[in-house]
Amino acid sequence: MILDSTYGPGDKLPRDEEFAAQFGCARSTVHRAMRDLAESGVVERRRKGGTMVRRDPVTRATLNIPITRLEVEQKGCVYQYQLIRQSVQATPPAIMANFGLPEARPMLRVEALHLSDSRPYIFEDRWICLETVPEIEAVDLTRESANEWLVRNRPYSRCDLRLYARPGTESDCEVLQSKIGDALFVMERTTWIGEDPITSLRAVAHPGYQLFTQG
Amino acid sequence: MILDSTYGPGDKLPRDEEFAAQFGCARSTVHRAMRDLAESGVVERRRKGGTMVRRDPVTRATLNIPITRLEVEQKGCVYQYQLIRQSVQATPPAIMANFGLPEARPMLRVEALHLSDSRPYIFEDRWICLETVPEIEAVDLTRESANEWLVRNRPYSRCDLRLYARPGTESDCEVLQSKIGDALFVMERTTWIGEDPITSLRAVAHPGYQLFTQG
DNA sequence: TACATTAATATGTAGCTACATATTCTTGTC
DNA sequence: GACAAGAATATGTAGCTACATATTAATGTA
Repeated sequence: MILDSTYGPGDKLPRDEEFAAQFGCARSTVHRAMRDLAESGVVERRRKGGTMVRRDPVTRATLNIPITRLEVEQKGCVYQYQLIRQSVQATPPAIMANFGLPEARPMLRVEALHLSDSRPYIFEDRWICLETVPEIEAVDLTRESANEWLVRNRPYSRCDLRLYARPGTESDCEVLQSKIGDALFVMERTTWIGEDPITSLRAVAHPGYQLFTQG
Repeated sequence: MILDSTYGPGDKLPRDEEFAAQFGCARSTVHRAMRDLAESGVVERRRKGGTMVRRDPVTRATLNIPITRLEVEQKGCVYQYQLIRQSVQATPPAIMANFGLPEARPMLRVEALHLSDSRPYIFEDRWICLETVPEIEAVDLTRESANEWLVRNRPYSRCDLRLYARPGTESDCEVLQSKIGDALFVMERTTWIGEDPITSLRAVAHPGYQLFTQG
């Protein structure tokens, strides 16, 4: 009824019970449908206030970000991985800000390159909190990527995501075989378990990379 | 229990009924929880097959893309809008591909600029299908943006989204006051109502634009 | 009139039951 | 042993009831 404009933006919908009577179904069924509509951003519900078609509908899209290896393999390409650098450092201010940390902590910095059919795919610059994930120091990151190890061994309870475009720097060119000034797609991801920081990373994709939503 | 690694990737979880007995709650309650976990990409469920912690967890994030005016105003900035060009044209191949259309249709092309505090914010190049949305020809797009008019008057049932980075072209520079070669963040969005195409647009953001997930 | 208290109300959550549906497992036949 | 048919099973959906919760509306008192 919203799709055929029976109800438009700003309109108040009947109570769940009324819809139930109208459609000859149970209130729980209406409730479930309404819950889905509310989740997708089409309607807004408030206790006692009732249900309203959102006046300013939001395009709500779900991004699916798989492990990089799977992303490559799903395209039918051969995945490879190279560890570039690895060292223990104190948290730099930018990463502290991502985590919302008041003071620096010892972290493992891992720079690595994911390849697709032997061509640079994504370069990741990752910081891993050694207090939260001490075991990572014992992992051989030349064989298994930190991306994969963490995903398999460290569940997270919160994930922040930031997407933007950035011109390629000189160091990008070296690893991504891009040209200086190329427009690069960047994904920054920060995860926590409870209040404890796990990892914060900046993934820079090769020129031409695109991110889709699946619907 | 997944967070504290009682169950890890690849593990099979007990049946809903067992969990219900274990926690002293109803199966419906377990079912609801499981449904949420499945939706967020943590577990995978199959009828008769049972529930499994995903072997390759997916980072599933929800993007909230509001009307551009609201995005600007929510930052406490002044929103302005300029219509740049408007004309009826046949669908170009790229837009036909976005819609999956076999042949060209008459479309209204609208190029417009959204401003934040008098500075270019997002430039949008939009194609609107005149067969699906004939009323748009009568709308004064110098006053109301097509973005806003469509959102308020044309609900959609499907939305495809594509995100990438692109170096700024000469024409970008003119409208966005960017420099040639600047890395620009691009969002392409295509919507349908049922099988009928509504609009397909490329929104190019000013240099420095970032997209977040809210969690 | 101002303010605090109370009642009314629509949604939110949880429990129960019954049946549908999609797989898997078992069984039976050739 | 191969394959088809049927039984078993875990999740999916829908219905019912009861109560919780948040918010608005109404009421009462100073």
